[in-house]
Amino acid sequence: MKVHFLHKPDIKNLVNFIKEHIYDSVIILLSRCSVIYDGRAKSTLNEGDRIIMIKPDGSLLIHKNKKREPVNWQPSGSSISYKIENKQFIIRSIRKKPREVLEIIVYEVYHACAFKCEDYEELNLTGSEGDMVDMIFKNPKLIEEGFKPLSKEYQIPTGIIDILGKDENNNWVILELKRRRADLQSVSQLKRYVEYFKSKYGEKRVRGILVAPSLTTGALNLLKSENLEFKKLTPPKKDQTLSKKLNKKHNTINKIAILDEWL
Amino acid sequence: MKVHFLHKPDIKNLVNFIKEHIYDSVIILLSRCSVIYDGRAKSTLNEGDRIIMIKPDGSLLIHKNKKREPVNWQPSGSSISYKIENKQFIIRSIRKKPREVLEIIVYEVYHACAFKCEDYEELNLTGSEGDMVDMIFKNPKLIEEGFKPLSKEYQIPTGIIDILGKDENNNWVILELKRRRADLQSVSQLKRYVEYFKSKYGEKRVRGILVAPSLTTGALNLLKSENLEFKKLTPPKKDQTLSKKLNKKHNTINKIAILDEWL
DNA sequence: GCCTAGGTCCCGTCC
DNA sequence: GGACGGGGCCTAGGC
Repeated sequence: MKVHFLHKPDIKNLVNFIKEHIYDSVIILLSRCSVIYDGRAKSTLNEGDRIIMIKPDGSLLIHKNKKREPVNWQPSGSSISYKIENKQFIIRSIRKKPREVLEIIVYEVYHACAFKCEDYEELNLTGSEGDMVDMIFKNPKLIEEGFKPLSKEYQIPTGIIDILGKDENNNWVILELKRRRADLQSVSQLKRYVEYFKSKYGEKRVRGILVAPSLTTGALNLLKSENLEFKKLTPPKKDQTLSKKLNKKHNTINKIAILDEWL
Repeated sequence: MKVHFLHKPDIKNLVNFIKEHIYDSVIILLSRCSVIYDGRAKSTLNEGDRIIMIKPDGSLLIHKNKKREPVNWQPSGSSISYKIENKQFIIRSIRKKPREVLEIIVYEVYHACAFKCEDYEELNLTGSEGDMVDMIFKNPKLIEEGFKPLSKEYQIPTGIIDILGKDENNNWVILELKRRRADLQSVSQLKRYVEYFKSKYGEKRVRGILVAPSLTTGALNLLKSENLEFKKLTPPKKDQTLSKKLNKKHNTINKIAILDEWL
């Protein structure tokens, strides 16, 4: 069975339910709870309705009714325990390194589900910085005529250079790539790499180019004053399609046809 | 009613269910689906079991059975629509700025819940950078004897200085605060501010201090070579307790007492 | 384990 | 709306 659920469970059934499904299914509790966290920081959250999600890998999310971000959480690798204390149901998640403890005081569970979430597919994403790197190596003159990329992720003491190359006059060229609008931080990053290279090879023989679809105003000003360069380039999106071994069997959804329009 | 749910719904009931609860409740679908996203980047995700969460503020999350992060998402402010197309149930979320479209092809819904998630409490968090700022303003000699903080979040063309002050010799002192171990980026940030101030007030009259609980090795090396300083300081955690207007009424959970030990 | 940097980062805040 | 930087950032990839 893919899904088990309890509606308005009492504590005994809830405990058994969690015991049975934890580390095997994703458990979701629609609950009224409060939360205490202590670790890298420390927080409290008073009583309210929230969604608790516990995944088999130990990650834990507590969601409010707004925002993409969980209000409290624990990353994967954390370990779950739970008990009754002073007549309250408490879920505790502990992360070892760094030491972080999250406690959920659960006052009421309106609904609980456990989902044996079988997923063998990974996200296929394009338009990231890596795609820019590939594009530049395949077609270096996107940067400029005569540019020769030499290595990617080139490590120096002050960081990791996205692309290191040479121009047609044999100057070192350091590229810092950004998939989105570059900001002050991006310029500082490029400058850090360029300064190390200049200290090694001399002022005149090192250039730094920020490669991005656009620049913030502050970044542009700083770039100019530091004699760094900008090359406008947008990360490429490769063509993608969903594999079409799909929609074959037991699509319980396809039972009734409705108007083919957005609701 | 706090929670409505459907178990193994057919499409007609599912559509009505969503129509009824969207923008009012958090909707959770335990489903088999695939996902297409196109916006700042572009992605596909082939068929598999996932948890879909749609919040009243328009945020949308698609979770796999692992990790804290959703595999696909849309932030709050996005708008939801849905339809049947080629006998498939499709949920579409559109974000206006930047333009981003997310489409979920839903093959099967094992379980659906709608949760009228009432929450009037906000997270109360301590141990953040702001707490360090407060601490330093209250007790400036935590930085050094004679330090006088003058302003916080002081804006200059190359960014925003956490704390600007003067030392006992009337030198400008620029503090860059980090609540956690400071890295290369932190040093570059501080350097960027210091260089602007030096260009304005002269080399000898500006100091830069990185204030953090610790430093990465690379950051330490860079800091030294740039003649910047480090002051070890850990963000303070204020005392906090949950407000105790709690555990009064209708705690359906407290029906059976179990052993008071962690399970 | 530490270090480094990317991210569809999200998010708040201030201009 | 752009800009800037924090975050309990998370996560991946090297070493």
